Amino acid sequence: MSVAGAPSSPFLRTIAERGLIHQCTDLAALDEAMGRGPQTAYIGFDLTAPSLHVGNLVNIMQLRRLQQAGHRPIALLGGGTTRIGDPSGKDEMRPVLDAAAIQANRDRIRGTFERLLDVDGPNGALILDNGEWLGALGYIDFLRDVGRHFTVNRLLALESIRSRLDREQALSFLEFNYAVVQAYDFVELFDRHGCTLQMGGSDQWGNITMGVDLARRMRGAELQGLTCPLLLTADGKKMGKTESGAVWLAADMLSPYDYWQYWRNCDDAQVGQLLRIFTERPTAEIDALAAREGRALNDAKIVLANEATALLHGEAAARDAAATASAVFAGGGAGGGLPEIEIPRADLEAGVPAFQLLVRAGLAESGSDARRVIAERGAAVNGVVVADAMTAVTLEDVGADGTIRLARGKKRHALVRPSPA
RNA sequence: GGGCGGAUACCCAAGUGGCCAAAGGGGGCUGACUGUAAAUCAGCUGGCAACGCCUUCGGAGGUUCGAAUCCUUCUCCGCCCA
Repeated sequence: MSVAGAPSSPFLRTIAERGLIHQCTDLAALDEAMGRGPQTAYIGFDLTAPSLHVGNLVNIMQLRRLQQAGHRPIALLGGGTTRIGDPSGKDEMRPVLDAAAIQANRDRIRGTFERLLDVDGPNGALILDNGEWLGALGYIDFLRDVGRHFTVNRLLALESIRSRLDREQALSFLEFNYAVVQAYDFVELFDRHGCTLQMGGSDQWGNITMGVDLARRMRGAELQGLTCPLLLTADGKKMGKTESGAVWLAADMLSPYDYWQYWRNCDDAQVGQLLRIFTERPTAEIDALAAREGRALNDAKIVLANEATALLHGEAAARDAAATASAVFAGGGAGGGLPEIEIPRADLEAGVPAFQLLVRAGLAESGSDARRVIAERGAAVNGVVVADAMTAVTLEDVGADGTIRLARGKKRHALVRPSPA
């Protein structure tokens, strides 16, 4: 840690401006190197799920900005490390995925990087899988060549490990090795691609410095580590969770409309920070947007939602989501972004009890859940509150657009369309 | 290998023979107030075409009119000793 003044290299200046510098091994040296010429830097990504989520998006944006500043980004997919499991920030051991599941996740997630990073050109992004080299390691050789450089004393001091032990939670030997293996990744990327910087969230600081130290011992190289602050919601929780789970980046796991809504509904206190991190608008404009007060701040949230959605899902999807949102919330309308389900025409002819329709439309988890919501007067058909769970919904409820609008609460809507047959 | 302590609903955590679909907290859902925010307040939060019925307190057996609670056994986990 050093440097009181602002960094001078374009990349560091940009991320400093956006509040994305937390810790650095040697900021002055890094700034100097990045000002001198193109560098190669990497961030590692877990493959524990079939999609990344907004928590990871901070890191992806970091790689984007790195690339925009003329450097080469490496997205390192943890095909090998996910088989071990990073104990950081976890209370207990997680079930370890098998190799096939990890590969399937990797193949899906690769696409996200291909969309958000430029893989061509002189500083085209590299998307690598550490399974490539980790899988080939021999245990004894690895212990002798790499393990010798680590003291258990040092490993025990790692936050991720110490917290587990302090809380008397189990820590398997497998997980205990995670930091060692990740440190080795850095050396491997240095050897293969001349990578000199590892970035990540602040929870990765311990793992990153282990890699820096290992490279110094094994190669005599001075590598750098740089972390960004862990993003928390206004009330101090980890960002990226909603009522329905994680905020996935994959469109088939979270629709662009819901993704748009996620940003639209952020805390007032966070609008500025989120705009700085997740959009590429100039900071002066962001400052102006974030300075708004009261309901005027909603416009800033819309900018955030539009930008973030366009970045991930494209301009068209963002426009569609925005149009749907204004139709749903302003008028009693609908829009293309809402989930739509088909119900056989014959069922509607006979009449479907309202509580069942809610379940079939995915707006309620069970019949009981649906009945509860109806009893609480929280369900509506075509904007009219459903008074009784057994109220039959029929073809007569189909509107001019050929659908029935169902709502659970104020924010969850779906369209029911009679199937042609 | 030995000793001890655990396993309860989404999570944490009470309950140690009937009043238990199971306290309390968190989370979540709905409503009021609002700005699709926050805070606050109120209700709800196993399932079922439902004033009743069914399934759940790690698994399998057993005791009992009756078991989350008692016994046996198995699995998994933690701590300590070797």
